[in-house]
Amino acid sequence: MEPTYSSNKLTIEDHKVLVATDIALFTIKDGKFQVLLIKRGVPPFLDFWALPGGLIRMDIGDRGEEPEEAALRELKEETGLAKELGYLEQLGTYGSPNRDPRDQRVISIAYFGIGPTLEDPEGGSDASHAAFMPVEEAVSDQMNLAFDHRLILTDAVKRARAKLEYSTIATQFCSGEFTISELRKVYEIIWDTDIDPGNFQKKVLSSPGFVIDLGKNAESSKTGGRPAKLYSAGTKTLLNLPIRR
Amino acid sequence: MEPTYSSNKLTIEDHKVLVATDIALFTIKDGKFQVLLIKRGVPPFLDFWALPGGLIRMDIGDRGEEPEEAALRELKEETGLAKELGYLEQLGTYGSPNRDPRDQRVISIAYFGIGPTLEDPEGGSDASHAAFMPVEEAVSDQMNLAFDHRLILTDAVKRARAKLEYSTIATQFCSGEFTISELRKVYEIIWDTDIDPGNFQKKVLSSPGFVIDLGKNAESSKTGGRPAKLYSAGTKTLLNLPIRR
DNA sequence: GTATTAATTACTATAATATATATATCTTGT
DNA sequence: ACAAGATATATATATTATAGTAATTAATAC
Repeated sequence: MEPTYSSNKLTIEDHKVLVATDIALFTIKDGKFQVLLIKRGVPPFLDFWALPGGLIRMDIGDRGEEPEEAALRELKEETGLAKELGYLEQLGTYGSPNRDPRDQRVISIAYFGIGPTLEDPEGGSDASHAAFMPVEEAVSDQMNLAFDHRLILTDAVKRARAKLEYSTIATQFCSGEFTISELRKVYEIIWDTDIDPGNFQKKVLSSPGFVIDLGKNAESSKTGGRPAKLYSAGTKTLLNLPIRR
Repeated sequence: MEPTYSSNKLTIEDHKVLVATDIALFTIKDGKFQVLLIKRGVPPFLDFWALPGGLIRMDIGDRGEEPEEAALRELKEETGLAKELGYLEQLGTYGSPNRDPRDQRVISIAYFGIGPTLEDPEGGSDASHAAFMPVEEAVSDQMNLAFDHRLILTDAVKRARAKLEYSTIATQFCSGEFTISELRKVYEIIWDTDIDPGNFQKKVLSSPGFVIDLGKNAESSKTGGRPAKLYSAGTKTLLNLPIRR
């Protein structure tokens, strides 16, 4: 049930907390699974890498922003990335009492996003820098992310790896027109496994709604080989038969 | 990135919001897929059915409760159900600016839970009644749930139906010892489909970690038939091969 | 032309699923 | 006690899906 505004000796104001959003935005760049991070330009965690994000503003609209709206606004302010994302969904809310070292309790609604190869990010607002970083590096023991962002990031990576199996989100890592090989490489890079080209081809093409045949070929590469057909992302979001790891 | 405490003309206090939790707790009772609801004893939405839930308290522990802790506490206060749940996970956070009709903006962290046949709920705290209601009835057009609880509930139902496929949560709808038939009925009831007994049996028994053979039989029913073997829930949470709808 | 490369297609063995059928073991009725 | 019916469980077979391997196609490089 929803709240009644009563509790021991605390007023309603005492029960209010700050609500932030954070976003784990993934892409594939230079053949690597990468995540967008910013370098904090303000304390706490000054100069630490962190996920882009910030407080939901209450001075936008009648009663403040939609959480998703806030996530996209902060993304733009801190990294300059304003193009429409290929995918965005809520990941989860992180609300442990001690996740923010300051006096205030702050809970964060985290989002999981995918962008195709995006324009180069640049720091802004409270971020001194912004850059894509290989996921492997970002979650390594050497890297100390701000707040509980390592936890959020590892959860987001799990989500990405799981969603490849039963959804068509892999297409969102590709540009508008792509080959089956490019799509296969998305799986290979994110799962860090080899996938049989022939079987993958058959599976993708036999999954209705996964990809759309554009009826034309990709430019042939300098290195030789039969030119690949071009496809675009299909309309279905869920696969009948999963792609197995 | 996490918040800096600055924005146009608003103070930090102006950016704070109330945070509640709500829980969609499912069970199977009388052969039906049911959800635990309470009848609100306080405005707004006085006398409306709603999901159990309430504000995260800040006067518990050093810096207030864990969100999950708050969800379980409110569950107990409002419905009297205090036994350990079979399953609990975060469903998502609902934070649209207008989801609460009052002056205050309130966001809610929603949970998805499963209980085996539980003790009978009884109203308490801000709830005048508490009862299990068939899901079909709870999401029907005739039923007006408080706040955005219809949305939360339909999302939770989708989550339940999806999780049956690739996880072992179906066992959590059963009591400690159950037969394969009882497990099959969980699927049939929640999916509202018929499932072939032979195939289901083979599939479940060939999924390592799904169920544990207790080496004894269930009491034979009055209606005759070979007595079924008894099983308990296995240790694995995810299935290698999904159960298909 | 030939060699090389990569995409695509084809074939085969294995595994999984669906369907059908048979068996086991209980209850009920006679 | 026995037959008939009910339910759980086991087996057999056909269909479909997956995995592994090989062959074919269409380009580049020389």
